[in-house]
Amino acid sequence: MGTDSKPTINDVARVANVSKKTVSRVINKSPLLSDKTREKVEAVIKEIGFVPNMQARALALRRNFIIAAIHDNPNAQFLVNVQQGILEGIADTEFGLMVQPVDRNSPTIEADIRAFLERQRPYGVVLLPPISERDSLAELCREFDCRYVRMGSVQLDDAEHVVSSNDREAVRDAVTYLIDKGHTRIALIEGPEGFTSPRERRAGFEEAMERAGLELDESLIRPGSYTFESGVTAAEDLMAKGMNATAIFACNDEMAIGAMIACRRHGLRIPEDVSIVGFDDTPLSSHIWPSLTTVHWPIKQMALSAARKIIDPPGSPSQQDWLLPSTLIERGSVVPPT
Amino acid sequence: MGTDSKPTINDVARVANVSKKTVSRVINKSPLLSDKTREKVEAVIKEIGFVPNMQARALALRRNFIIAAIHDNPNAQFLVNVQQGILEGIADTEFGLMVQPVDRNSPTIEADIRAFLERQRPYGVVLLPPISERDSLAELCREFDCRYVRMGSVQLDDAEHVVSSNDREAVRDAVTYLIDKGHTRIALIEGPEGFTSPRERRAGFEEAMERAGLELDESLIRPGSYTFESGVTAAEDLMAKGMNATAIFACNDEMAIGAMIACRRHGLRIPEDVSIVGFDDTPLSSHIWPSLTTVHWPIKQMALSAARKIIDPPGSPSQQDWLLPSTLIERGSVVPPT
DNA sequence: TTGTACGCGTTATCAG
DNA sequence: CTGATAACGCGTACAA
Repeated sequence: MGTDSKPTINDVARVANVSKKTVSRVINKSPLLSDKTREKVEAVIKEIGFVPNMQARALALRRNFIIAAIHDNPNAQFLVNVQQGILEGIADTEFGLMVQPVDRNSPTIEADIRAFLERQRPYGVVLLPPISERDSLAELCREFDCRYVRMGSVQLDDAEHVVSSNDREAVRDAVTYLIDKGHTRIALIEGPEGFTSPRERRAGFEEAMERAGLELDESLIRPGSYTFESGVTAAEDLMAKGMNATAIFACNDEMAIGAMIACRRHGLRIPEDVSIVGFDDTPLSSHIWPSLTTVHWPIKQMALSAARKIIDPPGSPSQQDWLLPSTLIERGSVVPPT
Repeated sequence: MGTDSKPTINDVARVANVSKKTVSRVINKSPLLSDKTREKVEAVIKEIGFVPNMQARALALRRNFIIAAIHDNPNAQFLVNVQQGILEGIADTEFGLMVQPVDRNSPTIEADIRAFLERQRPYGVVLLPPISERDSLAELCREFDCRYVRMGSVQLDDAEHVVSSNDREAVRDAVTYLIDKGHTRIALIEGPEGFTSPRERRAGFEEAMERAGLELDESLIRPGSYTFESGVTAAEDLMAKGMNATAIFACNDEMAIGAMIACRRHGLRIPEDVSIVGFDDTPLSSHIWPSLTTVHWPIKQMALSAARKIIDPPGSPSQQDWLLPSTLIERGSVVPPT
């Protein structure tokens, strides 16, 4: 008997005078088990300090007790928020978190992910936007019998495989808020092309304008790439063309702050001369002055929800909720036009 | 024979007509093995597409092929830089990256880490600052026979267990740079108390002043906590007391940017009225205007180096290098005093 | 409801 | 240098 090494399931079985399988049932919370036996075994587990060996379970189950976050997203704040959300979701469980970046443009991306799944065999995978939009990755997970949840801006899979915000409605609300304040000439700084989230955000902008009976002025729309610099560039281009907008909606906070700084550099006061609204609610948005009115993107809650979907058994209530609404945060960067 | 499932070491052994153990030796690059046998086995491995099963290896070796980053650091950019560094270090290997946050103030922190180590059995652990300063955690790793590398601002362990920057010298150089520009009244915004890195940075500040024969003016020194707000507060307090400094050194970029914004709000021009220098070289520091002169902290390289120390065998050259120097980045926030 | 015998895929021991 | 056999610790048919 191991007087030195860690107790195993065999030790528990011997002391409790039951079989290994019974102990295994207790560990795995099998329903068909008499309460008396369960209690007896649990007492022994406590007594001798038995902790199941994860590596052995992983070998037998062909699956590690790990959730992997797979991403191609360079934004640090976003990434950390997602990680925090997942970690909250797996707190007080035996799961751990792995991080696996991928290169969206690599031709070997699928082979890379395949190799990762094959090696680490995570219990489940959280696919972060924008790579989460790629159906082939979800297919890959299914092939490896690995649970997965895709984070996105629209419902891009079955309820149990997706958590999503409602970017379109949220932007519609935000722009409607500007319109209600009296703004009619509203500039838009878009996100990068080819992804769902920027597309949805633009669609929300258009819907708000249309519902208010306002004409869409293409000369007030500028491309962007979700970076600070692209916000600066867009705003400068707007002003170089003699921008007559009284408000700017930027598709994320980084660009909004870039635009804010560009405007100020050109002598425009924020918010007196130009109101600005962003999207994301990054920490910086509340730090700057004036603080940025923005749409809170519940990324951490989405990640938490994703983790729960992965570890909760199929059929649990958590499998049904997939929508985490984004909501407008009113701060200091918006006033009625003068 | 598995016509469907993946080939195992047994299949390789059978086809190559050798024993399991020999195949195992090939996989693990055992030195005592005839080249002929090795080549034969390697050919078979290629032929039938054998990939070693990590879970089985983990069970046998009592150790997962995973490197864990353990941290209590809330700064997103820092965290992501470290993760990127580790991931670069383990690129093209079979290792994966896990992330495990801990609560510095929790009384159960050691028990928590113990439980983590016991469950996931990582191959090695990278301890991030400031928690890396705690010797008890290194002790814990040793107890679990788990490799570890501590990231810090001074050499807080043997060479093979530490990677460090030279914050003190770097700050000394930065402040000397300000002095060389002609500044003599230089304010200091410190980092949080009780940690090595802020202490080293302050020491560097003092050394620079002393070497230049400049008196340390306590009225120009303000506490800070590495946050944007604390930078704002410190600068405002300085100005409220009629600050007569022509330059500010902040112990990190976030506070430097906070100070910059506070100064500007009070009508001071940057850099004409006040020069500012930060520390870290965060992305934002080059995005803002004027761009921030700062000390580049080679955090990503440190993390990469840490990962290599963990996976390289003891005695490798990588085990000896532990110092990654921080260097001054001259940008737009410093000019001679007027 | 519980137990028996075996499988999971690799590494370690020790003899040859 | 190589191989037979026993760990490693847990899960699952199938039987009882």
